[in-house]
Amino acid sequence: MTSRPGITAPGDEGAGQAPLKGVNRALLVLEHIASHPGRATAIAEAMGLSWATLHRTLRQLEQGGFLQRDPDTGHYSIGRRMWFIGATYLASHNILEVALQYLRAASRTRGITVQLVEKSDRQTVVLFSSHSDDEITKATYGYHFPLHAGSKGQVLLAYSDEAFIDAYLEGELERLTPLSETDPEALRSRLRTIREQRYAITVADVQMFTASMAAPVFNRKGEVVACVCFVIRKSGMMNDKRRDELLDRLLETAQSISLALGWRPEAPGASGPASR
Amino acid sequence: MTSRPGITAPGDEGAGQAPLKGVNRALLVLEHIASHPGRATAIAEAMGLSWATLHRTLRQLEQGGFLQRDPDTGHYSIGRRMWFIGATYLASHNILEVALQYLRAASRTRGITVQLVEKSDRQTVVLFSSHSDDEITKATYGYHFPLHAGSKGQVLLAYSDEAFIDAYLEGELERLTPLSETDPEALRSRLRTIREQRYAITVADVQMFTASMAAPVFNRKGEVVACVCFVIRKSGMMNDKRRDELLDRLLETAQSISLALGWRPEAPGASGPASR
DNA sequence: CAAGACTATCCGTTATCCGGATACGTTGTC
DNA sequence: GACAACGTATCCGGATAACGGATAGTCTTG
Repeated sequence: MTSRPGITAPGDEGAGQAPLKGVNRALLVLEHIASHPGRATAIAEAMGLSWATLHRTLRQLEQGGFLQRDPDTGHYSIGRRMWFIGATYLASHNILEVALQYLRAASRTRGITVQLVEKSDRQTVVLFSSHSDDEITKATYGYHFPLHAGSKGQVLLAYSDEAFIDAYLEGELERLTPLSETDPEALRSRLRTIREQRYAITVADVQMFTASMAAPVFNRKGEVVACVCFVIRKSGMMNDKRRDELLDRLLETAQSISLALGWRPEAPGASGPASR
Repeated sequence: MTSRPGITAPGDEGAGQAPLKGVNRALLVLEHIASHPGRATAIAEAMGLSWATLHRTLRQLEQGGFLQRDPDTGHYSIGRRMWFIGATYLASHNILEVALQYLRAASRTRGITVQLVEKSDRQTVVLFSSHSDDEITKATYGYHFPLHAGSKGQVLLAYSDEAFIDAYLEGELERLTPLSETDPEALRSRLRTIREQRYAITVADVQMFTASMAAPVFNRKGEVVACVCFVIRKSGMMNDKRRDELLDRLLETAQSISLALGWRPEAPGASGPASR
């Protein structure tokens, strides 16, 4: 009755959650390990948890198969059961379901990897990935990249709301390759360009030997719910003709999906910044 | 005060977990929703939880993005963040990494879907799925099937240890299609056959229009760590010649992966079950 | 429009969790 | 080979945070 704890976060940082402290911690631990697998002590330090507490959590999670641990090195990584659970996200994903046929059609194009990508917090997450013949990206699922690098991230960031972009750009911007752009102002300008032209192209700013292009997918309400991304060899982007062909294919694919989701292009009469 | 609760499970059923009750519950809820998405009350009833407790848990998980909820129907399903976390399981999966090239090679075969499959508790879980041209299985990831149906499940079950098989067959055996085998004794006999011939073929016992064949993948120690599975149209299995061709391809693929994992065929001279 | 079902929140009791300290095992170094 | 350092496992009492019955609010259904 005197002071009500946690009912509204008195501070502001982070997300104030009073209840289910243990549960929250456990899930944060899982998420941390997803991005940074490693030793127990490293995790404890990185997360600012007391060793005893963390140990209990890890033990419990490992016992349940949510984490796994290399018995030799002691490194923790995500366990099979998390994959079991997480994979069902795709099964109930209506956008993916609608998009599948268009993505598959696009993936018949030679030499590209086609992806459908969402934003999860400050990172990109791949929902679908397919290539016709030779592989380009080594692994398809499970590798998450930040939003400021790569065409897919930049598209998703470009269409985020103002406040999110500001907050994002104030955070640490990792440099994945020497060609990654990490200057906030330069990124802001790039995001503007992306919004104008409705696609993004980046070269070697995520991995040295790849380039990619991405375009937004809109839903009925005009919100960006995902993006389509083509990943190709860096050299493929040098050829202007091929690049333009791929770009056409990309925009067509993204727009087909948007239309299938109920999106309609802006009114044709009005001038606006719109297309055509 | 006298009796110490939980330090050792006085009963025997289930897995006795004294600590981190809340965490465990939360994860069980997630797993339940993964298999049975639905309304809050349905979940509470199915899991035998008091409404208040469950509600707290669900709220917390949804707020964190681990669950998502259809605002209209109130149905809960797995959230993006679980996919984000779960997908990294693949990134740290050495068997998958080794197997990828062989699976991709196999997937060039016309008209089949190639899968790498693991066992997770009482269900199969697909780690990789790829097809060359026309799609056969509608969705690839996120649909989990029980072990007693489908060639992949039966292979994984056949190579489980005795105690597990007994326990499994005593549980409820769901009938997915009219052709699913659900008689424990018949299944036992089938598992024996599978162990002898080292592969399984099933027709229309998971989905009406598909058939499949699967073969085990062994690791260095001779344990079965996964299986390779080809899914084809039911009609494809009728053609004896094609079936034998596919079977050859399947066994070759599975064996190649086993060899790459360090497995060696049993000594040619000796007959006995032991190696060396 | 009322009945019913589902959902959200409150509150006191009590069981559960936190984290300092301690003991054990393993790796690396002199 | 012995010591040191690091990482890992476990114990235990005090204090906090969770449980779940009950109640109120909201949405669907007849």
